[in-house]
Amino acid sequence: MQKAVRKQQTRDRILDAAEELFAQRGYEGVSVRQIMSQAGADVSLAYYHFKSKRDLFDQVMLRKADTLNALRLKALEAVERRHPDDAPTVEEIIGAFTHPLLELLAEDHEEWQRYFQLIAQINSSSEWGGELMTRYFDPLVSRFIEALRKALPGCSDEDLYWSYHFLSGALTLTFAETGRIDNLSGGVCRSSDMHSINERMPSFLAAGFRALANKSRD
Amino acid sequence: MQKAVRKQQTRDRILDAAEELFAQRGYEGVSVRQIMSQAGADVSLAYYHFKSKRDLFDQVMLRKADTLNALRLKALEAVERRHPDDAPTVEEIIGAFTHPLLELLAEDHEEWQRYFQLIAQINSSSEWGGELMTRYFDPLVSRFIEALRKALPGCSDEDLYWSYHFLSGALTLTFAETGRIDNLSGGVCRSSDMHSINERMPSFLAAGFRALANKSRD
DNA sequence: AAAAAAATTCAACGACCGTTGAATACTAGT
DNA sequence: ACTAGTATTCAACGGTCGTTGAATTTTTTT
Repeated sequence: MQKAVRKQQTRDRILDAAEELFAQRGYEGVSVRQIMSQAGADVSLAYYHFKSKRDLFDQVMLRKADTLNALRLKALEAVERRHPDDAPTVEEIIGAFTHPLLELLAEDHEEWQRYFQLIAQINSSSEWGGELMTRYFDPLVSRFIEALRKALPGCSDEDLYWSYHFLSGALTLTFAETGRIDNLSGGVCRSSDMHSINERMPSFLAAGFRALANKSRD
Repeated sequence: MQKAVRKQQTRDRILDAAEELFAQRGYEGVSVRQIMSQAGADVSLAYYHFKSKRDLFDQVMLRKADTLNALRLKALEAVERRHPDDAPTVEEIIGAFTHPLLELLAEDHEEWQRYFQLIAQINSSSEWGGELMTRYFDPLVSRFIEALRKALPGCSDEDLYWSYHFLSGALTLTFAETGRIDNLSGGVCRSSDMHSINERMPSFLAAGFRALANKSRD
């Protein structure tokens, strides 16, 4: 089966090129011709491997969603296994949500940063986000919220969902590494400084969760 | 000067149409022809009132940035005037950052939601965001961070900037009203429920700021 | 009412868009 | 070597893109 291997290689080259360009310029900002040029292949080959431009985009998103979801689930289960009797802390659960991102970035920064940029664009778009995010990420998110509910007894569902929503915004913007904080801070902070992020984000967000949970209980 | 009025009317109709379509489908997702069709005017008229498509987009952003910035500055100064001797609380400062958004949405929801969607898209794009956000919003943001520094004595600059960065992510996603939370929560929470947001966001974020500031002081 | 200026329309430019069908090169099993 | 099927290229379709210059209508000034 040499053929299938080669086909897979080309398919992946197309997906790589598409991922990079979509992340940089958005879905509408990139043409199939540009993608195939970067992939070093003929335009029409895109339509041999994929149904349409939209399908190509979906496959770009799908390819890495499974990897990410699996890693996150594993991290959450590991945390829960470490607490057979009591509930894990909020920090631990949020850590299980963010640490996989850091691991993947450590493995191949360029590759995964692109993907996170893509997610950030999808997530803050009213048109696209709904369907894609709901289909591929929300199921796992519900699992995390369940865990958070146990870690925050007495916290209302509303507070839980809003807290996660704030988390989601902070997280997607941060991991997209847009460089916004570099400009604003005049160089004091760097978007790519994952160590600083890892030190701060879980604490920041856990404190937020607890603040709403405490209000809930009144 | 009836003419100038009329010119302004047409210009504004074009800006309105552009704002709505750009917010819905992004810069590249909309053609000048579609904008002018929605504005009920000829295509080439766009190039009489604006230099280019890109210029049109910039003017859409600029038009409301001043209003928003002025309102936010006024709110911050009011808070500071209420504390002639001591420093305002973190909640009060964050409130001065978010309340103007709520006021504007209360005045004309459709109009301003569109604008916030636009900001959300810009903010999470690596290509565009840098220049536009830095030019039109960062100066005022620096002013707010200065106020926060006084409210959190001993907090390091790094923690301050990162905290604001998390705030920025949560805020832009929330006010873009993407509907993500509606799907995720199965109807328990609604994107457009500004009362719920106003009750929760400042508490959540202020707790985050304090968590990092307390760590700072060790 | 005539002239000047501003606002709007008309027609078109070359370039690129997403997509397709048929022709060709390559590889697999026989 | 022959065949079947897979992967890739070639050439083109109608349509839309951003943009422009000249003609025309509408308003302001004289």
